[in-house]
Amino acid sequence: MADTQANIQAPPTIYDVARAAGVSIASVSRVLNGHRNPRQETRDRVLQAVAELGFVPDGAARALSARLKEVVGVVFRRPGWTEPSDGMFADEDESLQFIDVINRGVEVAAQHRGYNLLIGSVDVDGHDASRRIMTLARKSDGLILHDQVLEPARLAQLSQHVPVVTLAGVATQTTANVRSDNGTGMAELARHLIGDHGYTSLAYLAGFADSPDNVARRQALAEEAASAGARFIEGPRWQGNYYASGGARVIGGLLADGVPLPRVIVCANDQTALGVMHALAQHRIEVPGTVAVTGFDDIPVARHLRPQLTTVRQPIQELGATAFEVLRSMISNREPVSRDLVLPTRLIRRESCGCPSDPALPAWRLA
Amino acid sequence: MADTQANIQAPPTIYDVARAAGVSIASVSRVLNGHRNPRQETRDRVLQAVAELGFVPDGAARALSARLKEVVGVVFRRPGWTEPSDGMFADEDESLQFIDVINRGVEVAAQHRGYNLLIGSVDVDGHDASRRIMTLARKSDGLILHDQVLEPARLAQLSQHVPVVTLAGVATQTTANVRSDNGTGMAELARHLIGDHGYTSLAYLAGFADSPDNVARRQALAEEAASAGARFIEGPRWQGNYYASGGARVIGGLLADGVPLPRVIVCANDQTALGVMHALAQHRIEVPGTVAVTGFDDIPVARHLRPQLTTVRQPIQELGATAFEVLRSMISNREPVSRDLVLPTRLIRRESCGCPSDPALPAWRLA
DNA sequence: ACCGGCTCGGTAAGCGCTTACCGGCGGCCC
DNA sequence: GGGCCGCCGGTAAGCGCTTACCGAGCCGGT
Repeated sequence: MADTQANIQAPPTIYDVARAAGVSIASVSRVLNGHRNPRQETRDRVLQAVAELGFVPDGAARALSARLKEVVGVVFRRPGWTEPSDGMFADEDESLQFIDVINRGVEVAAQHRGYNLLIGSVDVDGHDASRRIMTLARKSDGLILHDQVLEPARLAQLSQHVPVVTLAGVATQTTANVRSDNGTGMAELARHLIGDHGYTSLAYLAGFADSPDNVARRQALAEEAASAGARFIEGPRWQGNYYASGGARVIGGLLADGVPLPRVIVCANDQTALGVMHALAQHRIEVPGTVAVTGFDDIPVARHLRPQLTTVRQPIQELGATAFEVLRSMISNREPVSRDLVLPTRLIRRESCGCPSDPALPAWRLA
Repeated sequence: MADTQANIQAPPTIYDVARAAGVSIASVSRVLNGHRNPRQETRDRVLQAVAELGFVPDGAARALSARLKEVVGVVFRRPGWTEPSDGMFADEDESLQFIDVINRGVEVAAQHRGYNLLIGSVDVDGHDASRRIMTLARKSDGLILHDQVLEPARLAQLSQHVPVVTLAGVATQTTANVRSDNGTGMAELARHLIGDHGYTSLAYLAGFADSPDNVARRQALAEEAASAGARFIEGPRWQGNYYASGGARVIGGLLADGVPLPRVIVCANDQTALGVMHALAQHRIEVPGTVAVTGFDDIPVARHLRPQLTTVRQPIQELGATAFEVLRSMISNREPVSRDLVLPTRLIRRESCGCPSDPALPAWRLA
C-alpha cells in the first residue's frame, strides 16, 4: 500500500452519466426527473449508467437551477442561562423535549415529500440571531420558527423574502402560524381539578410572559377558577421560563421565604412541572397528597415520572408535521392552505393531580 | 387593499448589490469574503449597499461555486416498531433523548464554524435508507452517522465519496469514529454495585446485539462480575432494544413467567432503565429496595426519575461536538485529526442503585 | 408524394455565486 | 524621466444541474 490515506474521489456528475450512457445530459436529467417521457431504450441506458456509477445529483446544483432546494429550515431557541447560578453543564441539564419532538414531526413529514430539515438554534442573547436566521433562510426554501426566536419587526422583514411558518405564535399578513388549542385543554384541566377533585386554590407557574401559549393558558385557567370561585394565584413569584430550572427555582424561592403553597400548582408546561416535582420531592413534600402538580404538552417522559404527570396533551409531532405542510403549500403555491391552524388538545389524567393510578392502562402494551 | 395576499419578492442578488454600490460583482464578493483586501472606499460602498438591500448570498449558488456547502448531514435511526403490541402512538411514546442531545452538540459546534445541520432519519426497515442517505450526502459536505443506520458495505461505498464520521461505531479505512469509553465507566459501575453495595447477582438488559456500545458494556460488566465472583445473568430473555419499551417488555415477560429477578438490573442505557423502572413500579416492586436498577448515558431526565437514576455519564453534547470537529477536519484537510476518538465516562451515583439521596447536591443550583 | 404535426434528443442558456486572469494606474528605483 | 512592480477592479469562465428551444425523423392524412 503506497498510501495509507484513503483519498475520497469526487462523486460522478451528470456528464459522467451522459457519457457512460451515450446520451446528452439533457436526456439524463429528463429520465431522472421523469420529464417529457423519454424512449424506453434511452431510459434503460441512462438508468443503467446511473446505477453503475452510483450517481446522485448534487443538491446545490439542482437547487440553483431548479430554484428549489428541498430543504426547510427550523429555528428554535436554546436556553441561554442568564441566571448566574447555573453551572457550566447547564446545557446538558435540560433536554428540549417538546421542541425535539416537534422537530421530529417536521422531519418525518418532510421526508415524505423529499425534503430535508436544516436545523439552527439561537441563544437567548440573540444579537446576531437575525443574521444567522437569514443565512439559514438562504440555505432553505422556507422557515419554521419556534416560539421566541425573532422579534416581530425582524419577522416581518424576513417573511417578505421567505415563506415563514411560526409555531405557537400569531399569524400575520405574511406568515402562517400553527398552534394548539390552549384554551380548551386548560379549561378541561381546570374543571377537572376544581370540579372533580374539589381543589380550591390553584397557582399558575408561568412560562415566558410574552409567549402567546403562556397568555392563553393563564387566561383559561384564571377564567375557570373565577367562574368556579376557586382562588387563583399568580404573580412575579410564580414566573418560570418553560424549563425545569425555572420551576425548581420558583418552588425553592417560595419555600425559602416561607410562602405557603397552594393545593395545586398548574405549570405552564411539562418541563416546568418536572422541575417543580423535583424541588418538591427534595423538600419531602408529597405530590399529589399535599400539593398536586400538573403540566402541559404531554412530552414523552411525563408518564415516567413518579407520580405520573397529569397534563394536557398536544399532538406534538402533528404540530410539526402540520407546520411543514403549511410551509410546503406556501413554497409551492406562494399561498398557505391556511394562515392560522389550531390543533386540538385534551386532558390526560394521571396521578400527579390526585387521580388513582390505573394499572389497567399500562403506558406500554406489553407483549 | 387590492390584494390580501402578501406576495413574497425574490431576495436581492449580488448583481443588485453591485449595481447599487456602483462596482462589479467581483468586488462585492471580495469584500464580503474578505479576499484581496479591497480599498476602503470600495468596501464602504459595498457594505452600505448590502445593508440597505439586506443582501445575504444564496446558499446553493455559493455552494456550487465554492464547492463548499457549509452543511453537515446527521442521520439517526427512528425506532421502527416491529413488535405488534405497540400502538399507533408508538412514535410519541419515545423521545430520542440521547440522540437529540448529541445532535444539539453537533449543532452548537457547527454554528461556531458557520455550518448548519441537515437532519435525516431512517426507519428500521431501511430498504431505501441508503438512497435517502445518499441524497442527504449530496446536500452536505459530510455526514455524521449515528449507530445502526447503514450496513458496513454501504458505509464503505458511501465513504469513498463523502467524508463520514460514525458515532458509537468502529473506525474504518475511510471513516472516522467517535465513541465513549464504555469499558471504564461500566467497570466503575460494576465495582460500585458489587463492592460498595455487596450485590451478588446482576443481570444485563441488553441493547441491540450488534451495537459496539452494547458489546463493550456487556463485556465490561461480565468481566467485573466474574472477577468479583458475582452472578452474571443475561440471555435472550434479557434482550432489549435501547428503548423504554424494550425494558418494559423484558420485565413484563420475566414477571409473567415467574422468573425471579436478580438483585440488580444493569441496563444498556438510560431509556431502557426508564422502561424497567416503569414496569417495576407497575408491579409494585421496590427500587432500589427489592431490585436496584442502573442506566448508561445520563440523559437529562435521569435525575428526575424517582428514584433518581444511577448511571454512567457520557459527555453527550461533547460527543456530538467532537464528531463535528473531526468531520470538519476531514472536509477541509481530507484527513481526520484522528480516526478513533474515545471520550471519558464516569459513574454518577444517585438513588436507584441503593445509594442514599443527597439533598446537599440538588440537581439544580437554586438561586 | 407531400406536408403538417408530433415525438424525442441535443444544444445552449441560464441559476447566483467565486475566482483566475488581465489590464490600468500609481509609486518607486535607477 | 522611463520602466517595473504591486495593487485593485473588472471581465468572464466556470460550478453541475434544469429546461426552453430547435431540429431531425416519422407518422398519418389528403
